Amino acid sequence: MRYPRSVPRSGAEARRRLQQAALELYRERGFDQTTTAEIAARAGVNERTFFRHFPDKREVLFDGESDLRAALMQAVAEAPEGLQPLETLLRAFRKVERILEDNRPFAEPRLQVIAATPALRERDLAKAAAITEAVAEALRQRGVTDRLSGLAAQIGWAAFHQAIQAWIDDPSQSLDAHLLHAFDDLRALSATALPAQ
Amino acid sequence: MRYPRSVPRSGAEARRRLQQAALELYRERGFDQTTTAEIAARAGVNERTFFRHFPDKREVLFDGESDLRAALMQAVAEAPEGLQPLETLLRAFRKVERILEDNRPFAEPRLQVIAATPALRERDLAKAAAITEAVAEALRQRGVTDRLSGLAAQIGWAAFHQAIQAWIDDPSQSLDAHLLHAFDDLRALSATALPAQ
DNA sequence: CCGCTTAACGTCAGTGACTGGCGCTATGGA
DNA sequence: TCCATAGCGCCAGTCACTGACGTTAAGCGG
Repeated sequence: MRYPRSVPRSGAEARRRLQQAALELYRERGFDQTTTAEIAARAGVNERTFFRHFPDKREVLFDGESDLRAALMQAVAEAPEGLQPLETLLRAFRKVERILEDNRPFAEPRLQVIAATPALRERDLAKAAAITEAVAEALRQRGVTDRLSGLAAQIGWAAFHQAIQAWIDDPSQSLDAHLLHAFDDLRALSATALPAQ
Repeated sequence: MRYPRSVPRSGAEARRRLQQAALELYRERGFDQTTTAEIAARAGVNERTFFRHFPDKREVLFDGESDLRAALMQAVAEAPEGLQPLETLLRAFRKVERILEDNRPFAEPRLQVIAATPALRERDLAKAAAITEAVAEALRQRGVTDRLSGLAAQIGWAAFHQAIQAWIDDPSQSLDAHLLHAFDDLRALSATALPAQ
């Protein structure tokens, strides 16, 4: 059996083709109805190659997560001193907005598939948890208490996530506007009243 | 082949035995190193029966989730009117503490296994997301805005979850004390400063 | 220009989670 | 007493994922 010459063996090339093929097939037939063999076939590679690039069938849609996490940690670390935790986070989120905005054509169908597939939602939640944990660690290195760092990271991420969702649903506003709006909501929630005792 | 008479065919009985066997095996060999056939064997049933009671290998550890969700939704619905969202949630969480406290002997090793197994952590996060979504819906039925309900539910759950973790790590304090402490932290976070613009 | 190393891939065989189908049997009424 | 049904055992099959080994192409020193 001869090896096809048409497909370049560059590595990163096949990886991108696999991601593209997976997203297309997940949208066409649904995640559960597409096999890894089909993804590989559309990408012009062997099924085994799929698992050399991605540890499982879900991970193929979660590639940029480590970039976003790294960018967020750096943004938190570089924030000016003296800021309160949630102030720090808002600044950090605003700094990484570009990463999402540049990826919008890819991010939109991707989020659609994830929302429609329980298995992918689970993975998405796991990625979010990993990011918030990293953000919490970055806060700790700025001197934020162990107790507060975790809570602050989760609260901030919740607002960021809500902003992203609103931005997907309503593209007429910028992600930045949605983000500021979400932090307004945060303020509204805590400003009114937090029970004493 | 005769059917064994020793195992009662009650249904709920086999279900409990499967949960017990799964928890034991996950602790002894780890989640990835135990097969569903082994769980079924220890429970004295066929592997097929395992999948009649639980949709997959993870779900066997997440049985009480629907009870907790239902109790939380009811507690939110029954809270007195005029309370702010986070006030409502604190009252609701305090009402369902007993469910967790009564289950502590089972919950402790369970959480240990979950924390040590990525696949189980994913499922745990999914369950938490389902609960927060239900809580958000309960808040909406009390008239809380769409925008605020989701954020409030996530913030409240984050505090509740932190309280549970602290309670597992430090049983000398009651879960209620940990919960109040966590909401204190919430207050500390938002009292200091939320960035205006 | 030639051999050599190595990265990326193909192929094969195997494990294990999960499903559908079918037959059995005990149990609780009619 | 009969019978519908729930709960289970058994079998065959699909598919995600893995380990081992062979194959090809590209870079690199000679």
